[in-house]
Amino acid sequence: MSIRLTKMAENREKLIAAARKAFAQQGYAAASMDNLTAEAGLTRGALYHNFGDKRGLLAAVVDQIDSEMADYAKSVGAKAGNAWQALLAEGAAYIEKALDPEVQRIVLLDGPAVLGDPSQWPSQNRCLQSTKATLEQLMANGIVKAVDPEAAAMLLNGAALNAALWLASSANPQAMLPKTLEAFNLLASGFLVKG
Amino acid sequence: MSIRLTKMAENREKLIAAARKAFAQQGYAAASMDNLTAEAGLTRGALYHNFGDKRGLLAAVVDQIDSEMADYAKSVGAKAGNAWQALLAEGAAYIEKALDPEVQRIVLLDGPAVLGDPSQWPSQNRCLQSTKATLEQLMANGIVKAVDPEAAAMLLNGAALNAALWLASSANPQAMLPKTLEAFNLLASGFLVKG
DNA sequence: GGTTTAACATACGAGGCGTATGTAGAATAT
DNA sequence: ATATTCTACATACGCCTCGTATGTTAAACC
Repeated sequence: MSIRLTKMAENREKLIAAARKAFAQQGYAAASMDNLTAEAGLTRGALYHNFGDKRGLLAAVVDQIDSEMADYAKSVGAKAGNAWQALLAEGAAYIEKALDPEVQRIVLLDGPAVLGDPSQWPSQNRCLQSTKATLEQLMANGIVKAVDPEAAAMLLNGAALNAALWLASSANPQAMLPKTLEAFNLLASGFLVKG
Repeated sequence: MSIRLTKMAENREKLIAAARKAFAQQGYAAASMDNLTAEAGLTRGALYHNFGDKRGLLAAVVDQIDSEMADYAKSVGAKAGNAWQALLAEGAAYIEKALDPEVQRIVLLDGPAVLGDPSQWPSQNRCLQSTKATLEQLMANGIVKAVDPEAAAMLLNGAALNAALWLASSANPQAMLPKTLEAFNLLASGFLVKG
């Protein structure tokens, strides 16, 4: 790769890292682009050239975090004994990851407000497609009832992410986590052919 | 009531109405307080005196819309044949109401980003408490399995609101609505003792 | 080695929020 | 009834931030 492209890639990564920290700590609206670019050793010129505007930078940050979440959930699901257990494990993984304040602030709160509904994001779509694929397999095997797989996947993912948001703002998240996971698993079992 | 208090109440209502329109049309961040107060025939002075800051105004608007939703859901639930049907009907009512672009933008997108997790809002708490109460009754009657009622209520409400967000940004919301409601009802049935 | 190109920096303008101060009219007391 | 106080709201000011338009330096290419 040419020198210019590598340097540009490095600067992009610097900016995303600085933005990720700033957005997490102060929130999207309160984060100053002058400050976060300075922290990365650059100026707003680099930012606008690479990402177009503030929204574009947030989109890049969201995409990075969201991809990390998807990868983690997939790896957790792969360790499960069967497909149904994998589905539940992925849901639990989402809840667990979404307890991170950084994920909360950037992906669950500012992301939707600035970028619109998460189901439209490229990375979130991958999560949805993954869950959808697992559900379709479970339906084909007669384990899960026949429903619209996309709607079902959306409901499960939405419930998991919302649960994390609720948990995080509860008095004692760690104490509530087991009960929440239990309720989530029970809810998901509504899709099973035999309860 | 004194003349001053009545005029003040009228102005508060004017400002909330103007803000509701502005926030719905342009979003919270893009809405100018100079413009929306001028549209109400007032200035920013009235706004800061009544609501403290921009956040306070959003909180008032969110509270109004959220209360309307809670009232509607309750009235729909009251018409149902039994408690379980009431629970499902309330969920459907939430999904239906949340399809309104005004509700989407203000309550589901900007609200959480600016005011934090909805479960902490006074009005949203009432919704949650209502669902929770219904669930507790269903548990006492042996219709619903014993789980943490608060977590269960949160999961149901969260799934419903998220479903509306997803529906609204889908290609054909009206066509997807029945399938979504079907999936939602199936999901909720996971809480039933006998499937 | 000269020219072009593009990545980034610098400079500028517009607009918005929050606060500090000003004002008019209602409430209260004598 | 009148004077005073109080308060709901208006006006004025300053600071900050974003986006763009222009400048500059270094890599890429002929």
